[in-house]
Amino acid sequence: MKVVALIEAPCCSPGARPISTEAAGDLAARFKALADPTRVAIVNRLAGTDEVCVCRLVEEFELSQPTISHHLRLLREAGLVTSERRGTWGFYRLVPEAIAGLRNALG
Amino acid sequence: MKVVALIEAPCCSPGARPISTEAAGDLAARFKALADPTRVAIVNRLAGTDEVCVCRLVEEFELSQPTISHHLRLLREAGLVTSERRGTWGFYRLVPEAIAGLRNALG
DNA sequence: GACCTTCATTGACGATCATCAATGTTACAG
DNA sequence: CTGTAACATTGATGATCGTCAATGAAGGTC
Repeated sequence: MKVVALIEAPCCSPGARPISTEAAGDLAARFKALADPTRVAIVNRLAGTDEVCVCRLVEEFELSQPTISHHLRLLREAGLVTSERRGTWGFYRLVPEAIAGLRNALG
Repeated sequence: MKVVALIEAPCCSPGARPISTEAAGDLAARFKALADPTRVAIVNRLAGTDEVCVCRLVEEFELSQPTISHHLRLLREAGLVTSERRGTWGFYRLVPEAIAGLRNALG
């Protein structure tokens, strides 16, 4: 697991400065986390509320619980969401700084 | 090939409204275009100049010409770049509105 | 203790992806 | 017309991905 800078220099809008190979790989890795419709929908869902229970995500999306868990893991590993366990339940939150970092990268 | 709205409603930052399944798939498709280090680097390269010749990209990246052509095709199909042929040479340009659309989607 | 619920992990499957060599296509030069 | 240069396309291969069923781990209830 790798820690990623949250503030990102623009890379992809006109006038952007050249970026390193490492930075390109770093960015691509986080864009890849959003490269699936289900994960975009999960992020969108989390963006609408403070936190959401995994059980609710499993309800709302017509996918198996392991599949939801899998997508959540990828989002978590990309630093876009955080998880917290309270008793039996698991709750996920958006990491606004991570989204902002990607936005900055785009311009 | 599908025409995609260039202006995007926020989807992934706090307070974003729920988006449709179609919109999620649409966004994911364009994020997928940026989900590869080479393609991020190409977009970054195009962002630094008005237009870039394919031959130059093949020179600069240590990849075969078909591979570069493949990545350019994906970027073009995602609407992130445009191509123009002048004689034997091919030139690619960034589509700033497409990048801006993605940025808007993120917040 | 035994049992149930919630979530994560594993293993397997077909599908998609990144890459390259080989080939096709188009434009220019002689 | 013959050759050459620039890109695109095709076909093949190994790697990664999305999905689910089965299983594991941990918390709560009785």
